[in-house]
Amino acid sequence: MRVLLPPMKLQPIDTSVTLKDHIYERMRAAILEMDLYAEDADLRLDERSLADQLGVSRTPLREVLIRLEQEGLLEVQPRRGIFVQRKTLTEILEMIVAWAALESMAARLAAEAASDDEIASLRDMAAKYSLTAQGADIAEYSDDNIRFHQRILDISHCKLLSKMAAGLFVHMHAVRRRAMGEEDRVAKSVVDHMGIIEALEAREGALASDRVRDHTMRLHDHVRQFWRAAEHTDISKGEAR
Amino acid sequence: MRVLLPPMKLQPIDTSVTLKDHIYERMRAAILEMDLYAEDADLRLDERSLADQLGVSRTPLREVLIRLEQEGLLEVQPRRGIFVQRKTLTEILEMIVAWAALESMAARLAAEAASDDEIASLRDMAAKYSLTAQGADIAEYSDDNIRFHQRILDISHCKLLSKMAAGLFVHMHAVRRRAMGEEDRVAKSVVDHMGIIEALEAREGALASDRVRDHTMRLHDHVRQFWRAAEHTDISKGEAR
DNA sequence: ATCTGGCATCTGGTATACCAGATAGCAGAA
DNA sequence: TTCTGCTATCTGGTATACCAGATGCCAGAT
Repeated sequence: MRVLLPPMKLQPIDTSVTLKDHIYERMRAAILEMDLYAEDADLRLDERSLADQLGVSRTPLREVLIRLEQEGLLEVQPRRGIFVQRKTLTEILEMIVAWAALESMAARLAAEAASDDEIASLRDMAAKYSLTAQGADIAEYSDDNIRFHQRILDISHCKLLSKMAAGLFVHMHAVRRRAMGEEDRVAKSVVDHMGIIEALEAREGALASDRVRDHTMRLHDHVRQFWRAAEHTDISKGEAR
Repeated sequence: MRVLLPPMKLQPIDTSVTLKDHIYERMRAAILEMDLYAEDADLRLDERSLADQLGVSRTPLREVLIRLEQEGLLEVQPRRGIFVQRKTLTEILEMIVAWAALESMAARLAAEAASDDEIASLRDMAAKYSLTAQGADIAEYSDDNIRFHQRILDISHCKLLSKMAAGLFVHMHAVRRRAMGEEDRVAKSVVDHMGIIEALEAREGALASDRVRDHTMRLHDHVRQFWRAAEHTDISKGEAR
């Protein structure tokens, strides 16, 4: 060994990103863009057409579709078609419950594991709305809101919790866009957030956990009422399967 | 319409089960059979060889492998190989945390939603060990133990919680088989279970939730110590990625 | 004996071809 | 006109061929 430390430093090239990964990103983004839950939404996808549009062959595309099916975004009906999956009200409510479970545990961990800076970052995020609660744009608030909650998951330093919640996020996003309506939820939400932050700052894990759970379960109850009121006892394609 | 109710009744044929599904079952079972975490375990898989053994082509097999990768059982390294994935201690601990999050929420729901019979079924499961705690076979107890916990998830009537936990189960199973050693954990576990059952019977959601979480987090702490003691600060292939 | 560079070969990634079930439209019979 | 059954065709499922990166062996140079 002549040279232990070569003068030139090179970062290894990430060779693990493959065509599939790009396709995945595109597809996921495209699906997020779609206005699911619109009455006239075209939920059917065509493998060959998609492959053409993306400029790839069906094989890698299919593997992506499989993956998206795993994540519950698509439904593949053999020899029938591939469909973007709408969720039933029950499924949506269950997702919110699962989210509550994950995030409340994250809050408990965060109260112990998060740094002061990390907790402070939550306060920064919330500060934006503390004064202008009522005037805030709902769509924008919705985005920031979910970022706030993801941040809690992140500062728990439990990667798995974040990852599992991320799988639910896609649906939550689509649902919120359609369901978030009651003005007064924004104000309540802001108050809840402050309560959560204070519990974390006080390093009260159990309290933070409870508050996060209660907060998310309020969304749960809200959605249950809202969707039911909107004549969507079952928002999916019905008894299709 | 001549006949509204034909005299012959036929159940629709389930045409949705495809080759992939069979392959999936086989592969998953085969991986579960493998003694992961054995020093000399051969973790490498070969697509072509597997396809031969199963008598199918690579394409459907690959889609299954993708799915198993999604579930965290495999790791596909492009142009290198496919490996059964060992988990690092950190990852295992995170899985236990996630499990605790899901199951404690399930217990909370179960306290409200489960029928008396369902809660009684838990007591039946636990009764088997209430008397013979020390004498019980560890492997057998381990299996029954995890069934008990899955049952709690089931009677929450939240399918998603069960499903998400099921994804973690595979690893929990493999880890338990190797880690479950301390005799006295069995006795403690039995006591914990009874406490959980009592809380559910009393319909005390918050209490049941706390007890479930504490119980699982005790496993968490136990595993953390046990694996560390067993010279497995990192049980995976190291800094491989 | 050691190091370097090329090549054979192994492995997963991608493309393409073909198969069979699902559908819908149409032709012919009643 | 209506019903039946055939068929063209569309769609996903499966098989196969080929591509390129990753590896390891080995010959030739030092």
